[in-house]
Amino acid sequence: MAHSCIHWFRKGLRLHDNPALMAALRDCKELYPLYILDPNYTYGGKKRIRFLMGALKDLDCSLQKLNSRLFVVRGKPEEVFPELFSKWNITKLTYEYDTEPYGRSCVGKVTTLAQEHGVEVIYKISHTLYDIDRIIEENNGKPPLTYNRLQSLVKTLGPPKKPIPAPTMEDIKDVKTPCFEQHNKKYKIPSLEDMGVDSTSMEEEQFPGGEQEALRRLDEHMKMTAWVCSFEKPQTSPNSLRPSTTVLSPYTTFGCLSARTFWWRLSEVYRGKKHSDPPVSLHGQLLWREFFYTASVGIPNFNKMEGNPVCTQVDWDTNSDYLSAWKEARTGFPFIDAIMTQLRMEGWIHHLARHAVACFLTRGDLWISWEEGQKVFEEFLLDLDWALNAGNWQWLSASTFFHQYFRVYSPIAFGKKTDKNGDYIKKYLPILKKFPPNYIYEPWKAPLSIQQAAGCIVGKDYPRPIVQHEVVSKKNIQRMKVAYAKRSPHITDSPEKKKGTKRKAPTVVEMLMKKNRRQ
DNA sequence: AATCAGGTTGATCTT
DNA sequence: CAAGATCAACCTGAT
Repeated sequence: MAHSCIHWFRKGLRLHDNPALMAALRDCKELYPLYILDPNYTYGGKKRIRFLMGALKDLDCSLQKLNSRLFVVRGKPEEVFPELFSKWNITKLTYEYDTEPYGRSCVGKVTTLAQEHGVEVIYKISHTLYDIDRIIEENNGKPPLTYNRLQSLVKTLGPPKKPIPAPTMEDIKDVKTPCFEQHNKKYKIPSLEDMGVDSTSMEEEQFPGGEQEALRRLDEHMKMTAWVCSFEKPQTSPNSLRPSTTVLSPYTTFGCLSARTFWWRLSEVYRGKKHSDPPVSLHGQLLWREFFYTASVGIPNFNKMEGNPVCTQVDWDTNSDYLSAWKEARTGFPFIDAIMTQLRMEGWIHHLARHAVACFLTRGDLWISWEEGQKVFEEFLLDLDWALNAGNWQWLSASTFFHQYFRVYSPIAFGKKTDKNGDYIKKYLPILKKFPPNYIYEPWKAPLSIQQAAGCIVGKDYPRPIVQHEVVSKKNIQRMKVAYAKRSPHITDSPEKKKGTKRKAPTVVEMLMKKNRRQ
């Protein structure tokens, strides 16, 4: 039968490696590529909205080259779909699977509605390298809590699936997208002003959204064969003036770039050459993404401390003065304030810079809950990803995954390793640009004469440090020790085993099921 | 069951 | 200046 089909773009804002879109084109006479601007999913700040709008424009552009169009509708999916199902006589709905709790609840509602309208629903997994649920199954229903464990699990699953090419004119030759003159009025991509964003006050866009830009950026980096082969994340710099890493994260987050396409391009570059390995390699970075996605699916209340069974319960302070000083780059520690300024201005900071400011906010200095930091990153990050944001905040606050809480980043020493002169600080905090290198990481120690010569008096033109790092970090280590002492003992296996009863052996049927799933 | 090795990316001092 | 020891001492997963 010839279907009238909606392909629902959610993440996966691309044509390449889009198996759900390909499934839509099969036996299809009318195709409606749809994006829903969901008011409940307007997560993130204005830069992120600008990125999204760019990605939608690019998608519409690519669809036009295939004689199709993107339909953009504002509203809640569960309210939008019934009307569109009837209006367009829809018989099939395709979408890319999303592991986020909100995405899953949304899809649940929409699937029920589709059934009521007699609409066939097809989804495909293409946002992650693997089927995340399969990884958890392979680990007996529990998410791995270490990277090593994740690595051994994915080894048993084999390499990720190969990406599929974007649809061509040949794929779409029997398919029409009914577009009328009203299209530009009714289904157009809203302007930033329509979205409530005042774009006049915004900085220039450094990382424009969209699949074309994503693929261009991928090509640009994959050409640097030696750089790719020797890439080791811990060796890259958090405070270089230009990003020392690929900055492909905003593109994989929105699905402008397929993680599998990225993976296999890397494999091509590596082929026959000596190269770095996970966890530090670029392949390793994609596996970290997989690691946190798996954790986010397998751990309840993953973006919270309370009710999160693997998260250390810590008596974080409530301190709105400290929190706003951190958020607004007024801590008095130039390295921290420069990073927070870059984050606000550009929507991207290096991973290790995230480590420095996250440690500072939580266990290192300010003793504020990682959930507060998570919210600030939600507002500022272009590459905001629900699972990665929650997972990394837990990691850095030594709440989950990482437990060596006695390793504390110094807001003074850490940046010096890769930027002795403080050029990064001078770029983002120009008030400090005349400070000599030996004082730029701790300007409060500069004699008044030097402060005067630099045209910046600490306490007047730039804040004094809000805490004494050497003092509070020591105190905080002790507070972490107390929090850890209250943790319930590590359960090494099933609760039954803990109680002294034997774990049930798998039945033959269960073993066969597992074997079949592996094929 | 108890023990052990390893853990993407600390800081500081010594050799 | 690179490598190693020390600081204090965590947890997970493997054996």
